[in-house]
Amino acid sequence: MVATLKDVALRAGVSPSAVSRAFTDGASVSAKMRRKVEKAAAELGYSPNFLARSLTTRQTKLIGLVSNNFHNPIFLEVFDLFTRGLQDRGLRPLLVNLSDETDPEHSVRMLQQYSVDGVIVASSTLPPAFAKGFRDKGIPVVNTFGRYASSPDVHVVGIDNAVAGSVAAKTMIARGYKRLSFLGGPESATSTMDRFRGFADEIAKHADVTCTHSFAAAYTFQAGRAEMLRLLESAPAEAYFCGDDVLSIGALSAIKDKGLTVPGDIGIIGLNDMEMASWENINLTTIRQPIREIVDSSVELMVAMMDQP
Amino acid sequence: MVATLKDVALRAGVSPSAVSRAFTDGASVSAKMRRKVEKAAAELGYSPNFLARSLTTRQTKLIGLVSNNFHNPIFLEVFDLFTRGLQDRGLRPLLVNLSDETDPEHSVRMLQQYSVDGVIVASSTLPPAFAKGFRDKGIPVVNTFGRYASSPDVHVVGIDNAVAGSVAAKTMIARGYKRLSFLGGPESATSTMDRFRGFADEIAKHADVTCTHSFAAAYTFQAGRAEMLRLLESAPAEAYFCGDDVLSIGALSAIKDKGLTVPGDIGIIGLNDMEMASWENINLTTIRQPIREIVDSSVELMVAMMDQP
DNA sequence: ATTCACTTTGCAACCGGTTGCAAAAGATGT
DNA sequence: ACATCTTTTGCAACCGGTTGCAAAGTGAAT
Repeated sequence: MVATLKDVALRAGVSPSAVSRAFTDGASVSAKMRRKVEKAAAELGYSPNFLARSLTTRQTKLIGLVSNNFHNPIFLEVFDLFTRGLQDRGLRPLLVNLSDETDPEHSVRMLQQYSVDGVIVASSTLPPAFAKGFRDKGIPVVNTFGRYASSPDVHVVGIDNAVAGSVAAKTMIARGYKRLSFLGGPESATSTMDRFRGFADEIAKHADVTCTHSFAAAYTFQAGRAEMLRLLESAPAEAYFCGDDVLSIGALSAIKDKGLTVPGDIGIIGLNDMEMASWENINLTTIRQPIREIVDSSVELMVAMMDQP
Repeated sequence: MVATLKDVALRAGVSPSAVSRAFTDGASVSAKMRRKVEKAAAELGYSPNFLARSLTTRQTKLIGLVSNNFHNPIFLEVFDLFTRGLQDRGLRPLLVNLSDETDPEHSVRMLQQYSVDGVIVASSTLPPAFAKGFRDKGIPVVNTFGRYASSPDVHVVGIDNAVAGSVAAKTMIARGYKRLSFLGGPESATSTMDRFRGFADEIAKHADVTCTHSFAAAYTFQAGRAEMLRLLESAPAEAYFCGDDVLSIGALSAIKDKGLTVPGDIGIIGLNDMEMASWENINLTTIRQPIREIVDSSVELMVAMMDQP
């Protein structure tokens, strides 16, 4: 059906190796030969089969992009940046949706079967051990939005969540709030726990400031809203640091429902600065997470690992 | 490095073909042989290389998933559904971000080089000719959210946008609005044009109802907001049908800024019913687009085309 | 014209699998 | 025990490319 290297070789009257070389840059080919081959190739509409090539070159240019976060709008920005960053470098993202029911081990195996050159795990809610599974199979892996560790199993790119928590606390304290609270994502998320730790540690330095905390069931609008509605039943804090923008927006909505205002009655700080946070009818105060830099660094790191394992 | 079929064959003391058959279901292998092979494979941690296999089977199970819409939150839902739908059927999405600067032809070529089994073009803003490029190369293609045509070039899955427009018009008229307007996405999007046509055609049936229209620069919050702010400068209509939820939310924000209320002063109907539309602090009236059904059908259609080309 | 160094080309083996075909092994019937 | 039919197995060729190596070609220098 579709033209192969041999067809081109035949048509151009040269050996298959010559054709192969004409399509490999850096290979030893004369200008005349290259012209001949390119002419024949153009006539047949030939372009080399990347997968067949990968068999010998051992490079597929495929990168597994694994995430389990398909309900947080920030991840659309993340996917946008990742896909562009990867394709700008000639890499192709193989997207894996690690939703609850799918077995993580299965993904590791599958990506291995597709001979991906590397894997990017973009998630702060997956267990750190997951990313390690790839490393153990010799596949370069970057855990974007993962947790920093002093003796890390895999490369991690992301913000220092503890510092983010302390920034939130400092900001609130500077504005005179005394009764602060942390409204986190799921307790299993490393990001939430680190943010809480930084937040609480900072507050501990101030004798006159109190800190309470609670956790939403997920990084979602409804979870944030539900938790804030619950909190408003009893005496709420003066200001809340929410683990994430989408939680914050849920919280904002709950507060508004009760006839209270932000920042009039209650203060709210989010985290991420997703596009939506600046929408005029949401208008959330938030700590910016430098998504672009994080994604770009992740891609850079991946490329570096591929170049020298 | 990693174990190959030959290694397993050697270890199990059988021929390579036997190993291959043990891993191909439906192949002729005795139970005893299968056990022997599986034991050796387990010891070596072997699993077959999918890409090498594809060379002879001519099936990669890779599906190109092409989109240019990475700024509309509805597409996060779309990607979620697509990735799950595909992986439930053993297919793998190769994600292509067709942002403005990238050459469409290049994507066609690239996906061909990766021998994808099919391509899903998920966009209503890409020119219909783009999807056709794949068909011309013999690659099964589905254009999700594409425009219906009586003599279609490619398979299209989506709602009837004209009907959606007329539903919007009927609803508004039934509520007693007389001066209606359409606030569309970019004029180049087939979805916007079809929605407008259905909307205008319906209104034309009612002598006492008027219809104006204008177009935002893109399917984005800011574009919708900017356009509505402009419209509010002069005499606005009584009710607007917006081409899309995210435009609607932009419009809502503009209206609120001017101190007007929805639906008190101005009526707004969106289209999509994305998750966010039901958030209590947005609370948008919208026409639901059955995303799940559309995506599932697209995947089904793709599978059917792969089974019998 | 010959030598030598360097570039270009083709041969053949290989990457990791699959598969048509014929031989070997088992099952069945008498 | 034998003939016959069915299942299982191995051989070898192939999928679409790449690459080490040696042979062929080119150009400059002698």
